[in-house]
Amino acid sequence: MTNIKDLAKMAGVSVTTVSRVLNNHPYVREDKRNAVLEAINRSNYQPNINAVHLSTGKSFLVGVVVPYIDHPYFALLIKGMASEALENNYKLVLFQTNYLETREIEALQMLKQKQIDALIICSRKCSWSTIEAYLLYGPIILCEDTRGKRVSSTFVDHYKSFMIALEHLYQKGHRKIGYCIGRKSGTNSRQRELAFKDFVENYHLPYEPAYIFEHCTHFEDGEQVIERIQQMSNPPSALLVTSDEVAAGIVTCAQNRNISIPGDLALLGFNNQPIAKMMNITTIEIPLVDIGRKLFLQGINISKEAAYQEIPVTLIERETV
Amino acid sequence: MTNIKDLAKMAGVSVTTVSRVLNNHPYVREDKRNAVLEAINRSNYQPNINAVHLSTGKSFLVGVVVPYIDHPYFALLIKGMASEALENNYKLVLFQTNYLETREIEALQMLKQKQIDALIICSRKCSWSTIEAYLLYGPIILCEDTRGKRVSSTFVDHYKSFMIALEHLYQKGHRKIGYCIGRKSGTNSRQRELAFKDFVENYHLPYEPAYIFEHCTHFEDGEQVIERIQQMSNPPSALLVTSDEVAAGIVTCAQNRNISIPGDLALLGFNNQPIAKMMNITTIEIPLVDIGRKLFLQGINISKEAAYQEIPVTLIERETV
DNA sequence: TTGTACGCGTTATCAT
DNA sequence: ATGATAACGCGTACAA
Repeated sequence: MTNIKDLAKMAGVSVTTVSRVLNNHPYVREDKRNAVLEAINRSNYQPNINAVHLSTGKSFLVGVVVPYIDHPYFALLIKGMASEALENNYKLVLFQTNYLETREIEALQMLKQKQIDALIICSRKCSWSTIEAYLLYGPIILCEDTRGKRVSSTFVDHYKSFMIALEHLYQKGHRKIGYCIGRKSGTNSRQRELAFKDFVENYHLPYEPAYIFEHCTHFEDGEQVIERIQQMSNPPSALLVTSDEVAAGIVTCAQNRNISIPGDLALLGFNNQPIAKMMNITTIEIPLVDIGRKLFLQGINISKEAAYQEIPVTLIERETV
Repeated sequence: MTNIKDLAKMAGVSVTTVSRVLNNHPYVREDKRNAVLEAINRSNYQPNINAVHLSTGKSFLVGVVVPYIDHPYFALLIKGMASEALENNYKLVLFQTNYLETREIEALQMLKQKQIDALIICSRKCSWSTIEAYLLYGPIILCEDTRGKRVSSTFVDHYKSFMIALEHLYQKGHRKIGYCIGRKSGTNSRQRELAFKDFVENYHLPYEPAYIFEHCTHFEDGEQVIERIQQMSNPPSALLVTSDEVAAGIVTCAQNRNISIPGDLALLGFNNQPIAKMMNITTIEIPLVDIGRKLFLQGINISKEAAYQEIPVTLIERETV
């Protein structure tokens, strides 16, 4: 493999000059520049990126922490980040954690080791203090409300949006409301739980733990939701479903069992994924791809101050409520 | 940031000794080892990975080229690769290409620049000769039949599996058979097209181009398939659908329009994704996660010879044929 | 068993 | 405008 030393020799100049033309620096005479350029062509030279990284201390790599990638929510976030990464000549390094803290720490370590320039954590298991300890090694961006903390974030106010959804259901006459969620822990989930509790309290509705369905992440999880509802003596009349994917699964399963939607069960999804449009699912639109883009941009932004971008959501009325 | 030089000074040894304990090499006396270990603790030392990479010429990074990540087919492949990467202490660098050749070449370039140790191409736009030119810079693994070429691959014989599926439909009495596919170009798609043509020829069936539906990748694409079928005067009685996701979309849309499955239209999906099980879709099982694992392993395997792993598929009969 | 010294390929500093 | 040369941080012959 030819390196800049070889090029210098071939072009009859110094390595400095080679480096200058390579990086489009000024102060190099036209003829010398051409000589270098020609040497590059003749030699099919490729810079050794690792040497560049060592020398510059930058890697143009941004880490992305997600629990799973085969999940539309995260896939859409990544899609947004990937496209923005491309724009800015960065690459994405993927950390699929399955919510294992050790793997999250691995990602944090890579930041510390300078193998990545920034780390975007889309969802996490680890505590806030764990993250805090790594803050001095590089930008860490979160996809949750971090106002008051010294970290940038792009997020939706899940308390607020859950409340909007719940109020909508209430206005439509529903009093027995439940919700489906991926996992109960997690910052965003706790926000939603809080909203739910406040809601039932405000409207003097009973708080019914059986109306909360955990482990709802994929389409096929809709089946168990329907099954459990069918076994209830006093089932909910409406469900908030934190992913349209799951809502679609519920709709499908309900159809097979002659459960009328929204007659027997009203459904309000989240994200406004394409599947929601096709299946006419009422939903809260969350621009995930756009959030992904913004997260990435925050990651490579060198401003010292933490920025908090709240993304507004909108209710899209269709036919499942 | 402290480096091994500092550690050496602190521990009163040479950098070599420090490097030895860092990399668990033999030939270092216990007391010196402890001295180094203690220095590491006191200093919260972190190795600069980029320096390691430059020195060793390895990066423990493997590139993955996919057209889209928000697609279950690729998401499942990546899932498999990610888990195997974790096992082996590698990280994945994602290239989302949207089937743009320039982006594929970028990935190839990173291999040439040694920023990644290997490149796995899950699906491509670029020509074989383009890839061939980069073969000398590191392992390139493909997810398509490469027998006869000097590249390793893990693949399913799409000709064969398409034929299995077609024969099954034929045995069930179908004579007007069509199929849905993501894109018509691409090695795998052409294999399937070939199978389809051979099939209709063997059984003296008419070749009906209108029975081939392109751009079928997501759940919601099922809608347009149904729409087009409904407009046909002589519609197909059975469809091969190269993704269960799409098959599920077709089923859902068909239900809404009172089209009986399999009565009016038989459906045979591919992959055996969880959604297929839930919706009772007859399908060809393709172990995508497993294929992802094997692709990754081939990437980091240093054997000089190309290996070709054909993955067998199995027909799973359910209720849509 | 240990340490010196050099190589990895590039960028940056500074003198010319 | 140009070129030595010193970092960058680590691994590793080779000598001791």
